[in-house]
Amino acid sequence: MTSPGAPQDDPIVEICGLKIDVLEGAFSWYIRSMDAVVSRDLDRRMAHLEIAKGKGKITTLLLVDDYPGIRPSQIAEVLMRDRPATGRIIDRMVASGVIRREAASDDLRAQALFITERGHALSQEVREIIRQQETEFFDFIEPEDREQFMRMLKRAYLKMRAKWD
Amino acid sequence: MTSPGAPQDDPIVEICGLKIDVLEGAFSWYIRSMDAVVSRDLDRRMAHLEIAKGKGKITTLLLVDDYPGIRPSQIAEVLMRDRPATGRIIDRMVASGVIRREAASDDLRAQALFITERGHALSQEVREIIRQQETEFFDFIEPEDREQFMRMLKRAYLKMRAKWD
DNA sequence: TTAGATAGTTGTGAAAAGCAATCAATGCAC
DNA sequence: GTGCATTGATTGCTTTTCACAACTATCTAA
Repeated sequence: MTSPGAPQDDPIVEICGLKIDVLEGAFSWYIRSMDAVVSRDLDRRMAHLEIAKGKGKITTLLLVDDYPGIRPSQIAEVLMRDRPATGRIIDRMVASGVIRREAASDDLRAQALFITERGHALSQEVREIIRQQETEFFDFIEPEDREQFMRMLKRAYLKMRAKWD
Repeated sequence: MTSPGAPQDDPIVEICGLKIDVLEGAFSWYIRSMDAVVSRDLDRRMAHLEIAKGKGKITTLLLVDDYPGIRPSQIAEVLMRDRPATGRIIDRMVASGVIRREAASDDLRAQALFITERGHALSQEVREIIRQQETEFFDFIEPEDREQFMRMLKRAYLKMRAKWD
């Protein structure tokens, strides 16, 4: 980042005296490692909430909050999980009373999910925590670079998702 | 990416008719989602190998291959896992005969890990698969942008790791 | 020599993640 | 309409992850 032509800011990745650069200078390794760090940080920030731990629950909560009547299969699509996994996430969230299940009016097989009052309050807290993480945790990205970084992330995400489908 | 000043390539992330942009335009969400896609792709590519599945084993194998005599605690440091988790990964790899455990000569508490012949052959295969994934899976990154993308990933990784330690 | 730090193991528990099988409702072909 | 493939969701099962707590053995430094 910073200025794209700067050749001097090529970092050497070394941990514990081990040059892991030599080992696997692979995109995948960095993405996977960053995921671990980000997820842990987010888990800690959410530790006091009933929704803590696990990648699926947060997205599910916010999706139901934004799209009343959304179906489990749509959530599964966004989460890139199979329906059993998604169903179990929903089970737990219904049990803890943050979302509510109804039979879809137009398709008796399907369900329509709705946020509860408690769930909506929770989602507000979650959004605030995410905002905080954005500013605090990613403060190493210069404000003027954020937009570009985000654009790049989105593009990469879309391209990669396309490969998966 | 491409040219950094291009404002028109701002993608709208929409899945299943759901604009997830509005929902959570958060770095963490994209990183976590990309991790899922990359990991799955890698799992599939490695499916025929005994080391398939799980993020820790591949890194462990390559580390032991590159650093004969490396200790479990060092691997734990790189993996950002606790020692029990790392120990169990090593257990399984020793059991399947790809690495070998010895008592460290200078410290009787510690272990020294070495690659076996089979393990080295395996690591060669793994490296080839990673190389393939680099070129095939990340083909959406223009060759001239790769270096910059990688530099950015490394910087982000290092900064984020620093926050964790 | 005793205290505390370090290296690793074992036990436990919660959760993630994928697969196969099942069931009910839907929609299409004929 | 009847039959059949498809879709939406659930249940059961297995494997793996991942963190915490408790423990033993060894090393180091006061």
